[in-house]
Amino acid sequence: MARNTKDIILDAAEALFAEQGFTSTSLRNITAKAGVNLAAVNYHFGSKNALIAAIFERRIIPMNRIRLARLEALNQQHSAEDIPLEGLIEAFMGPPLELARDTDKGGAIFLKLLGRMYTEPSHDLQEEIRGMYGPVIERFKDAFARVLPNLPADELYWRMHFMVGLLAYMMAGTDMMRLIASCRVCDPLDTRTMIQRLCVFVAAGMGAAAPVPELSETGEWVNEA
Amino acid sequence: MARNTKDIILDAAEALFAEQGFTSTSLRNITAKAGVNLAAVNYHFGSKNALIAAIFERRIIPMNRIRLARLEALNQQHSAEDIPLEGLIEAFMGPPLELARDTDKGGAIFLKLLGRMYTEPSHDLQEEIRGMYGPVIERFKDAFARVLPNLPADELYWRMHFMVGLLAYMMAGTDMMRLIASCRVCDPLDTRTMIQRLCVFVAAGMGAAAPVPELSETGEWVNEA
DNA sequence: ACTTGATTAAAACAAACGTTTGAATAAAAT
DNA sequence: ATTTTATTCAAACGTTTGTTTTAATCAAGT
Repeated sequence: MARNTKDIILDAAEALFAEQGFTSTSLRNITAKAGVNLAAVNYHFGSKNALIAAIFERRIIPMNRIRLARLEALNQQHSAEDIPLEGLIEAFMGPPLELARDTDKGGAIFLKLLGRMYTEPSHDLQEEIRGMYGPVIERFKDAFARVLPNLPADELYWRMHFMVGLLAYMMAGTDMMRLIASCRVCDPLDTRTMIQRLCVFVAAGMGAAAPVPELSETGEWVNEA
Repeated sequence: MARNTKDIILDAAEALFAEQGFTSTSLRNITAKAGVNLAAVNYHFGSKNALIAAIFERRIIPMNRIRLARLEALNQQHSAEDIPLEGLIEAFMGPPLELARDTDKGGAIFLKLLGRMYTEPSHDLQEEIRGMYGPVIERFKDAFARVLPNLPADELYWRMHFMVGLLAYMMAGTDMMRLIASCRVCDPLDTRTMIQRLCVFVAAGMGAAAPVPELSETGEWVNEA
């Protein structure tokens, strides 16, 4: 897969960034792992930040293309209102999570990196990321709104927030449970069943009845806007 | 609140770590914000890592005490099997999230930091963190097992994993949706309704019927162990 | 008043960082 | 064969990092 220096650097950087984070990974770490000269990074990419941007561009765009393709397939198989909720969720969460399977393509490594990006922004990539993600989010939000017609708009927004957050956490693969508890995790590499479980969990959450606004302790109605 | 130098440093460091992460925040940043001398950190805490550990110790232990107290209250109000699921979830997720309200105590800042810790480990705190969290997780796992008797043990483990992950993401407050989409978020400071919505979402996910293992595309049964 | 112990201050430490430079090398074009 | 272009290399650039050192300052204790 990695023939020229540029790709060798991309692969090595992807792995190290995923493991240690952006600021903790030095260019010397990267070039050492890649077996290339230190100056090669700035020669081929211009800067460390540009290298990070290049890593994301290489993966995100094809991934989002798959997501939209699956959404399109759902639209063709079903009429607008009765797309199955689980199908919609799997169309959204499946492609990034399934990257974890083809370790040949290095997708598993990129996944952790993508999850890490979610929690450690401020790398001037935000505009670029938004450009890649914006249309996908918009399309899926509309699809969810049709499948869940009884859900208020702001409630849907929050639930998509929850869904994206959970996806980010699972992608980062930090495995807080393993850190927090002394439990053995059940084969984290069994991505197929993990996705299945995750989709069941999220589908139940997305489809839950909207909570009735309750009286706050001050006696005023909690503002829903 | 912050009388002596030690606490002044803790507050400043907490804020900066939460904003920028651990490696991106220098001791000079911290001491400048705190208005103390650079050497004060190493004098009072010994090292940067020890400072990070001190920040966590100051907050986590009381927070987990509250969680266990709420769990205890639930046990007294209800018989073992019919503790309400939402109550259990709110006992677990409420205390950390409610810290976001009392901005006086600086809890909101610590929250982001705690969420960040979840995704950026490798700071030699893992053993210490595990010691603070382990018993809490264990107690809640048992409580969930009683409330959801039909859920297989490994399924329950995964769902707690999902719950913790979602909690971590919400605590970090990165607001990926705002980054990803061009949506205006509905007042992220309205913690009360946010917790309510989050608990509804998680309760639905935790209580969902366990998925039946399905045939994988290769024709073999997916291993559930 | 003097001494002792705890804290603060300014300065310097070696190490690591991202980046740049200029020469050496390889590949391709003329 | 020679020139041109692209790439690699070793070395150094100026900063910034966490940490240490040494002297100055302060607060009590005797």
